[in-house]
Amino acid sequence: MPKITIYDLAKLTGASASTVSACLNGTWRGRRIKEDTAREIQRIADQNGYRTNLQARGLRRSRSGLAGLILPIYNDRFFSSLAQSFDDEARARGLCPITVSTNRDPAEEQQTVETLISYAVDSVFTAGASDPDAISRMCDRAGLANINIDLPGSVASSVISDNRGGAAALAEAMFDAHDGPDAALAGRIYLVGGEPADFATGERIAGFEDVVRRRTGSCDAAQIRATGYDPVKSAQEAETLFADPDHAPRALLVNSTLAFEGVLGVLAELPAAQMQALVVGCYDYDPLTRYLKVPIISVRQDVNGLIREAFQLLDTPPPEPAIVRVPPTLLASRNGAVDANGTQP
Amino acid sequence: MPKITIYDLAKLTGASASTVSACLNGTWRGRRIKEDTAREIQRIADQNGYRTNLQARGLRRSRSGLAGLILPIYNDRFFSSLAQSFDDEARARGLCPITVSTNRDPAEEQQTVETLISYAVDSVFTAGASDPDAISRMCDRAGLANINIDLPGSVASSVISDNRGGAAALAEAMFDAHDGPDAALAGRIYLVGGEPADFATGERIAGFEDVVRRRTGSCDAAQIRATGYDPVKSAQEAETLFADPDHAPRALLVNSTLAFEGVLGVLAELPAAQMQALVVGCYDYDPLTRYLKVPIISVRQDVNGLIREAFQLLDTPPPEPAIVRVPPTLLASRNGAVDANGTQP
DNA sequence: ATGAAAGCGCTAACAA
DNA sequence: TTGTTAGCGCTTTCAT
Repeated sequence: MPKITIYDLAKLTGASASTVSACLNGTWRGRRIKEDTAREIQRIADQNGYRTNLQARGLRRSRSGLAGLILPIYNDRFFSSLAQSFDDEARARGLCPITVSTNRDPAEEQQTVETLISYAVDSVFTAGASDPDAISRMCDRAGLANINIDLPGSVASSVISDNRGGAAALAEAMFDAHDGPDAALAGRIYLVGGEPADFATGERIAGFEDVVRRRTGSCDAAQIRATGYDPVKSAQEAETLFADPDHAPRALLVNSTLAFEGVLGVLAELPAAQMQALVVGCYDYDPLTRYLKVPIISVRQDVNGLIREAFQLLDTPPPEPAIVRVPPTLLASRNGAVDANGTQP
Repeated sequence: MPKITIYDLAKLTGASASTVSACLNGTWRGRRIKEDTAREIQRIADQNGYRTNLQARGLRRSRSGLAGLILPIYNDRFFSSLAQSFDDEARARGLCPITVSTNRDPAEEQQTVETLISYAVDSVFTAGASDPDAISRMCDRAGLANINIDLPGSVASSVISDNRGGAAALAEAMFDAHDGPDAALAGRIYLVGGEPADFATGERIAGFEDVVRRRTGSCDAAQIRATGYDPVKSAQEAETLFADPDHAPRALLVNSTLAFEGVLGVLAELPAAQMQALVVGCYDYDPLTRYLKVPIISVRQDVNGLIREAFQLLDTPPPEPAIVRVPPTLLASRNGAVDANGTQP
């Protein structure tokens, strides 16, 4: 089945290929082609099931109409929402979204960007990369627009959640939910999960420490257990923590829903009394947390806001790389301490 | 920054453009180019940061190296796992995965396929479409390989979960978990959520009915409440069911994690005694269900298996459209009736 | 108001 | 063993 081209259409309509092209890509008004001609050609094109070859167009125009999104993984509440939102927004703009995951692997990231460049994507959105600036530089060299999401870069503009503020608000809420004096949480409130090298995690740790220091007087390094996102790893970490009766957690801030999955397994095995007294927070939102046996206080990132601002940054690029902050929302579990409708931290 | 092409490389190396091309795309052995020449050219290419323009290559070869996956949504446990698995598998094969979501909207599906065709993707995988055969026909006309995932088509080959078997196994497990005679569930076991027009849902309903009929003697139409995937809708549906004291559910099979999110809100408000006696099943797996207040029996689909078989079908296309079945796994919540490691239905 | 022609960067016959 | 050449399907001056 030979695909139909503008030349076929030219023959069919008696017009020239360039006229057909113009009529079909919207530039015909500018070329002062008669409206009748345009309509007629479009009609015949439709009739024959003509479809522009976007590779040819892309080659010629040296842009593809593709918008790329780089993610670490799909199978995570935060990132899958991000992908969803990106997809919707890109489509709304007549772009074709192309999303790829890199497993947080620097080599794969590199490779992925090269691929995107090779396909002449018009823009690259980076959400969760080990070295965003390296990606930005590659994009720069290739003349591609590049925006960082949820991680700041010094080379390209970024839109990020207020991770520090969000974590601080979460920690505050945890202190408030805790039954007893703040001092009881000294050395007994922990942060578990996440990659310290990740900017977002770093900021969350900082926000956590701020609050813990202010409310208990100090925050020991041992209270930060950011040993990755892997559920199994964080489960082990939690296990270790609860195994030591003198330092067992009375409050636990879990960083990411992925780590949360793991930690939850450990919580489920705790004695009822200990469980009862424990305050649990989760940075990132999973709809099921509301119905767990334990009340969970969560921070929910404004995914749509992040994506919206990212495209905004693309539309009107600031003279210098900018960093736009989007505030997240604090949410409590059904029977928790905080307004379930969410309050801005 | 003018991008470097094989012609630049030809000048730089003193070879011809076609030699350069061959050295860079792997066909050089077939063209009996000296190994030294090949190495040298590759070195110079690397040195100059050369990157093949995949649009040009695609135009020439009339294939792009892109593999498309059509999903209804990203933000769902099943589909995000599917996307993840697809991404990994496609990359492993040197293809560039391009995933798009269509919101189960026929028009958007149509539009999406057209876009994919226009970009000359080499293959289209359809997971969750309202009219898979229409998509297959479009692909056929454009000469694209097309595989259906989790829904059967008559035009293209399909790989599907054993939805009927899975739902039957789930229903059986629910009867077994129920405290009391099967007869107590007559008219009191319901299926909630899903789109009856969806093939998968249809099959699950059939499997459910099989078991309910066998164990209670009958299955009324009122016991099937497949009113879509929207959490809000399914919550309303559940609400209605529980509001009627004479027919309030004693067992509830929820179809999809998305619908489950909604139903859970209603369950959380039930009186403790009623909750205690209720048996809940969920078709599709969410890691957090294990830790809910209610024990949940789940069916987990073999996402990797589905994707693996789909690519297999692509590699060795059967003479006639085939349907490959991949069995799902039955999983119990932590304190449920079924082996938590999963048993094959 | 429209057509002719060149060329985007690459590959694949066909020559040599 | 390598070079020459002719496109892939489209856009875009430049002519008319």
